[in-house]
Amino acid sequence: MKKTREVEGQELLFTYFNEMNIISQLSSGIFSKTLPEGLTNSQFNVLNWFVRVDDVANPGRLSTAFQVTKGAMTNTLKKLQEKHFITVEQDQNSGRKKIVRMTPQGRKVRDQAIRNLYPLFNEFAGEFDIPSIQAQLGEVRKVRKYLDEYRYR
Amino acid sequence: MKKTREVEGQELLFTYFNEMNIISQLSSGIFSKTLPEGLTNSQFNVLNWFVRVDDVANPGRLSTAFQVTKGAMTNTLKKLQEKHFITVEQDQNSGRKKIVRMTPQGRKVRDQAIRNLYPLFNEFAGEFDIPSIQAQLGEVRKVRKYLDEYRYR
DNA sequence: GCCGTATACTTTAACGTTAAATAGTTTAAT
DNA sequence: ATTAAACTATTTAACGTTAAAGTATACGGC
Repeated sequence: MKKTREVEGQELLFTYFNEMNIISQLSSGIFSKTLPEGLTNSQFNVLNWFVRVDDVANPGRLSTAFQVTKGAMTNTLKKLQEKHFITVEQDQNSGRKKIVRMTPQGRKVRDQAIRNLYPLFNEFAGEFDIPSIQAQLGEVRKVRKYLDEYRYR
Repeated sequence: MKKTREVEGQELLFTYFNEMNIISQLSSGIFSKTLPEGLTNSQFNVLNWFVRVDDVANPGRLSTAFQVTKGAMTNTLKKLQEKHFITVEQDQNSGRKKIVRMTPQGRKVRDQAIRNLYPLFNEFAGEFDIPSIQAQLGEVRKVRKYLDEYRYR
């Protein structure tokens, strides 16, 4: 019976996204407690981006990379700049762009943050073997991509 | 080589939790746009709780159910009360407890919210068949439970 | 009965986010 | 050259959250 199928799916999907919310909330809370120098998750993510993706950035590129508004990124970058973990300079080729780089101090604190995360992740890896998480990640990524496209409609 | 294994796991887990964050953020954003009467996700979740779990609640029970602070729940309930979607009364058996119930208007607006969510979920279900999501949900739930316990240590 | 502790909820300040308004720059058309 | 539209970044107000302090009630030991 179609109606019942739909209702079941409804409930399931609802629970599914709810679990995602809770995981996001809990993991963010746990992570942020391990971060050094009063770094927030957002701030750490920006620093880590410089190691994982590129060594140069603009505010706009970062805001789309992390799916936050430009205003939020402006704020995050300001905090990082105050702590001297990044530098922000005018792009010589364009008056409306800015160039963001990580400083050696930024790199240092990022590395420390990663080290602090190590035992956390190792403990987790002991509980949930990696291949299983990898398989999950594939599925989760599909969902994320779907939602990512969905919202522009 | 153990070290490399760990580093790979580190990167993987990092990405995994990052995807969770983005899904949480995107799905919350998409959901909230379908909600009627200026309802927020938190407010809707409380109304929906009354249908899914029980028809009577206390603020404390709700705050643990949704993993938010009591202050946050006080605020959410105040908003719902202003809109007359719930009633809040003193528990006659205990001066420090309050009893929260959903009003018929609350039930009505919750049902409307569910109806608005229907096409969204059906479209999603067309893309990602339900049994696959159900399998995923099982794994995701384990992770959530792990994190849930982790933080009390 | 009284005191200390635990419980239930509320209030407050601080924080990070969003959305919208603003300011300035670049690009393309004419 | 001028103008309109697009683009990049910042500022502002509003919002929901957390953490901590505060208020009030309940309970157990003495």
